[in-house]
Amino acid sequence: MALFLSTHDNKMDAKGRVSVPAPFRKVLARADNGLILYPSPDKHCLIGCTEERMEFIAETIDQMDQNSEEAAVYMQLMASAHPANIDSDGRIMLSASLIACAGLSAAVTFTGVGRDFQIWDTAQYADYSAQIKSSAAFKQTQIRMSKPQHKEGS
Amino acid sequence: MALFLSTHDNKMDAKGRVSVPAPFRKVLARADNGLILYPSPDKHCLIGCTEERMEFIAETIDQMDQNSEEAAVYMQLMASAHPANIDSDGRIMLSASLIACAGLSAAVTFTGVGRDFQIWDTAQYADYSAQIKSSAAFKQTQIRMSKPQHKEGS
DNA sequence: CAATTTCCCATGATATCCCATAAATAACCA
DNA sequence: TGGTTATTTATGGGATATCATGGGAAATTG
Repeated sequence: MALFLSTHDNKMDAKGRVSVPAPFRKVLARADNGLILYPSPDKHCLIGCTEERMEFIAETIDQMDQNSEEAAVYMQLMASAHPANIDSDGRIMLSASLIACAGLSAAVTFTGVGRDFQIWDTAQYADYSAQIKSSAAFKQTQIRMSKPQHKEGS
Repeated sequence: MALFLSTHDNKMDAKGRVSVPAPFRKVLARADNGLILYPSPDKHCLIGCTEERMEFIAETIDQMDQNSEEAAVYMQLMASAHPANIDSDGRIMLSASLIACAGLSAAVTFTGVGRDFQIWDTAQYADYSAQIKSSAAFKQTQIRMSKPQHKEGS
């Protein structure tokens, strides 16, 4: 499984340590174990992804007009990214600035969204996900899922 | 083409373990054995599908603006998906959250619906299927079923 | 030297594996 | 054909491994 899936509630201790959910660690191990964290531009959470994925964003910037506002946005994203070391117990340290960006408390929620995962304050995530699930767009999308229109082979 | 067909009543034990019906296991083995469960949006049941479908959704997300509401909806889908490992006895574990989503009791019904299968509380499924079978739409569809308009081959 | 971070170990909770039993299905043979 | 033996399957119980998390010692940093 190369995808981050499902939702996990973990606790951050007094030192700022949090366990990365074991299934997520296995996905990371399949890449090169390099985990990157950065604040989401639009949501009140952090985004975690592989180093590999950051490389992909760098390539995207390369193909843009370097002076464009769009490129500046992507560059800002790189600038706010923090490499995170997973320790021998499967935990990472969240810096004070990252905790502040996402408004995290001791209860944090890891939520897999495919190629990336998000780190939320548990209470805030409950509100956010309830809002999405109750939207009309969500119900329509579910229906589409059950009838994929086409697939690509390599 | 391997399809999930027929209906099977199984029992969930105190640990939340349930046997996946043997015919369904054979269908999964033909794919890559990756089973994903997620709550149905419109019905009071769980949906089981192959990992392949999650890959399809991940690709869909990649092609979107990551900050759009549309992407958020698909991401919510991934977040509610639970990878289910089939153990050496052919069983899966249903987490407390999945059990709650579908209102499952000890008696659960697996019902194959083609490319997916559904997991229902047995009593609730009896009501649901009786309701569908007695609907006018069902009887009309029966007629059309015998003359499919077109099909795709590989 | 003080503050922080990394590493190591302990522990309770949970999930995974292994075996036993029993029912249902399929296979077999006279 | 009828009756018997093998397999597969569903399910229960118990042992083992994994995981999240807390505390503390060693190492690092400024």
